[in-house]
Amino acid sequence: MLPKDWEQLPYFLSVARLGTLRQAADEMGATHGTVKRQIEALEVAYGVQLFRRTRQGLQLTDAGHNLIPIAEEADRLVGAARHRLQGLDRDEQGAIRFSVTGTMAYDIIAPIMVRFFSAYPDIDVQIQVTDRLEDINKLETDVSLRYADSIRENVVARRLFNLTLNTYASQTYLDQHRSKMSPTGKGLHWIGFDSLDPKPDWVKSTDFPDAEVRHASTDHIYQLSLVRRGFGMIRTSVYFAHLYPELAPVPGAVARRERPLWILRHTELKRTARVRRFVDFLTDELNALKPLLVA
Amino acid sequence: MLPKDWEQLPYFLSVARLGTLRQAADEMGATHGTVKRQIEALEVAYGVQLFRRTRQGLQLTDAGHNLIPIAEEADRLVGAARHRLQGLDRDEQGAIRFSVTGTMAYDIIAPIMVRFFSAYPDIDVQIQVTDRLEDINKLETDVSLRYADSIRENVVARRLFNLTLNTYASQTYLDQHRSKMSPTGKGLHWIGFDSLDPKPDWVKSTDFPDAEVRHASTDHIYQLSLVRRGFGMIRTSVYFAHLYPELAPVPGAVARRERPLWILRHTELKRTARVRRFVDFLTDELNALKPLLVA
DNA sequence: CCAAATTGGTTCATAAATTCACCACCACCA
DNA sequence: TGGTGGTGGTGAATTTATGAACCAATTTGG
Repeated sequence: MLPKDWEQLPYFLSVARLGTLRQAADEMGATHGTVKRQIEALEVAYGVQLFRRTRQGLQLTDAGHNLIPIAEEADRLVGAARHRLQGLDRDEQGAIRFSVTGTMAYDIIAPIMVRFFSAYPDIDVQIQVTDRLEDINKLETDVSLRYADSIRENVVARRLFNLTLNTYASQTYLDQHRSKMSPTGKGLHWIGFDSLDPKPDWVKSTDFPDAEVRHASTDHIYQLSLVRRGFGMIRTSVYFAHLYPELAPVPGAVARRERPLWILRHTELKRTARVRRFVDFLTDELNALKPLLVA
Repeated sequence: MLPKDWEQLPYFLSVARLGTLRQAADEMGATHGTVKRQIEALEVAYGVQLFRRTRQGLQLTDAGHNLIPIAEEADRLVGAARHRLQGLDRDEQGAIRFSVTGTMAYDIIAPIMVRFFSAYPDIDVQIQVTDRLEDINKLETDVSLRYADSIRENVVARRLFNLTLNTYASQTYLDQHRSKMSPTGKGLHWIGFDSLDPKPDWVKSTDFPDAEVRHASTDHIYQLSLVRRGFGMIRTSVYFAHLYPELAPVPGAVARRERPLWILRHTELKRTARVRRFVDFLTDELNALKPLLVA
């Protein structure tokens, strides 16, 4: 028996915004009796009172106030879905919307964009830097850069080349831990991703399966910042080792070519000429960087 | 008459995940007839066929596939709401969840965290780097670092000090544009935020109201990357000028102390002792950086 | 090669949710 | 001071959606 609160959330939002059952009912195309029951059902489901009832209307409680941002974000998403699937957002012009992960944005894409802007001053590119919600972003952007084994979605995908990764730590970290480390990684520290599970599965398939996992973050640039400052080790592109001289490969680690880089073109967009010019430029620039990315 | 698709989306998700009406019905606690009608209603509402019906089940169409990421994200949000309001996430232990913007995370917070980890090896801090969705994050984190004029939410807020900002560009950019710039900024380029509006309001209140606005991104670190590579100018913390020697203040710009930095503690959490230790540490470290942040 | 267990589609008695009209209360204003 | 129009709350009548049984067709497994 799965969630039931979905259908009640828009009622909640409407009441929260308009302040009275009747106005909300009017907006929702229902009667105030219906709205009342929906709100009550939501309060029962959550076990918390969301509104204070007064003669002047319904006023949010603290608990209700906590729900607002989540509900509004969900509302935004559902609206985006509607908007998208009804094909209402096919604007013919405007900036090219380009989504890219933080990992690539700052040190790889930014300098490329500077060159692009001087080569094509009349084409504007709006960058969205995002790690999460990549797939959602797909719906809001024209082009995106992806690092993945394969592309499932139905898009025009241009495959570039496989990136080479290796395991790096700062020189100071290695100096401190060289004596007490084992060949399988005992005494060393990986920096984790989402979970705080002390031994996630991915550790076993690395070169250092016995290393400890500490301090999780999903943000790769942040992980890299920690490593550069002397905390733990991370598997990352060899490009960053070129960029940051304080990084050194961990002894015993092996550089391997892993997943490829993709340029994805979404939507059946009209502004094809400009997008194609941008994608071509991007492809050329990334291919020029290839020696540093696969070395 | 507002949205009706809310209640249908979980049915859609369930069918998409499980592949058949009956399995979805089982998961949703309904019958396959009901699920069928919900899916049909959604398809009518959107005017698009979401599934291809086969004898082996329902298979996503391209349009349906587009809807998946949005629906899943909305599902995640609704789940978070439930989880939160039911008070199920008051775990007494586990990592301290700390949210911070990308602007601060990489160059300011990361080195602080490295010192914190060595000072308190038994306290784990899980960082969430996020610019958008700050308010949502509020519900999922224990502590967050914020840069804002005032704090509206009902949280324990510790105010640190006002940051000093100035307008910077790369030295090469300044050399190229020095001849053709006017004191009011004509001939120079701001890097914009969300909108591509050629003359947003905020430009008028800067030191260079006549500068052009080009190439928007909401990501401050990406903006900074552009500027460091020689494209345009940006108003940012004086700290980054210390950090990146290629940045130089734009002639005619004035350094000003602007909004303050806040450390926010959310939720009525039990793990108060550890959180307090972390907040105190963070406060001390940031105060130690104060000379570089307000100089 | 055929029975068993799938699948989506259909129907209709029944259960559930909605509407509607009315109530008590309060604020505002002539 | 007595309407007037607003509020939330309530219960019976009505509309709506649901569930269960059945169907045709296909796949699966012995």
